[in-house]
Amino acid sequence: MARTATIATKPAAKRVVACCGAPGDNALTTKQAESLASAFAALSDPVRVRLLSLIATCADGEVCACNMVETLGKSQPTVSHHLKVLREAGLVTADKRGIWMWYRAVPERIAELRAALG
Amino acid sequence: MARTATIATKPAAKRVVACCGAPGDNALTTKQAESLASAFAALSDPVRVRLLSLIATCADGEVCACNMVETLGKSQPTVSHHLKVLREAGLVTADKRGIWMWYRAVPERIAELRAALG
DNA sequence: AGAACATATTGATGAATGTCAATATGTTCG
DNA sequence: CGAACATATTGACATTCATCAATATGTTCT
Repeated sequence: MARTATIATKPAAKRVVACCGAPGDNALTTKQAESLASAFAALSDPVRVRLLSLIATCADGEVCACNMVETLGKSQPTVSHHLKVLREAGLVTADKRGIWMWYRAVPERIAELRAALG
Repeated sequence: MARTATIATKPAAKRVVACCGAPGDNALTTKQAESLASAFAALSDPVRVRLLSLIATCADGEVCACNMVETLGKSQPTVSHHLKVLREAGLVTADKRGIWMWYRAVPERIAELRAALG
């Protein structure tokens, strides 16, 4: 229990100085924190950070999966797995056209994270 | 290997349409991705997101650890562990004054993450 | 010095994660 | 239909992680 600011009352005065008051109430709720944490978790792996970077900064706004396997030096199943994590976190969307899978960033979700950081 | 944009050349034309060209070169390097990923990893747990929120939004710019244990409903060792992770990620700094440990956010590091998100 | 206290560390345990080989699914071309 | 191909899924394994009880460290007060 944190000390309150109350000064020594009756019998045995324990500690006179409080460490601090109550924390601000503008902090995040548990729900908000969970949503943010799950998105940040999707970015907690270097491969996924590079994937999102690749997708978000490409010229045409979308990238085909085949290029990513080539670029990252990881096996195809591994890249596929990471892309799924990014999708489930809402950071990218996928769209199959013919044989190929095209990935796009989701700016709104990314903006959420940016907003949470300041 | 990703298909190039070259159209059917000589003998047995394999596939005429390429999936896409080379990925943009403005993506992150491996080193950059690793640094970002380690910071995001520090935010991949709801408890740590709430901790940073608590620290970054408090009125006086610093929060005493005792308040956080009280607020989060986790054991003291658990909170201490999470604060250590945030410190090692460079997102907060700690400063012992007397018995109490005061935590502050590191705006520069947080800004790094925000910048990486667009 | 000794008691009371705030925080950190250690050790243990169950859960989650990254990786790849093997295989499956679904698409296009001949 | 059958071959070739891009991507996804499954299964297995080693590693990392969140959590707490117990204990240690270091500080302040008497």
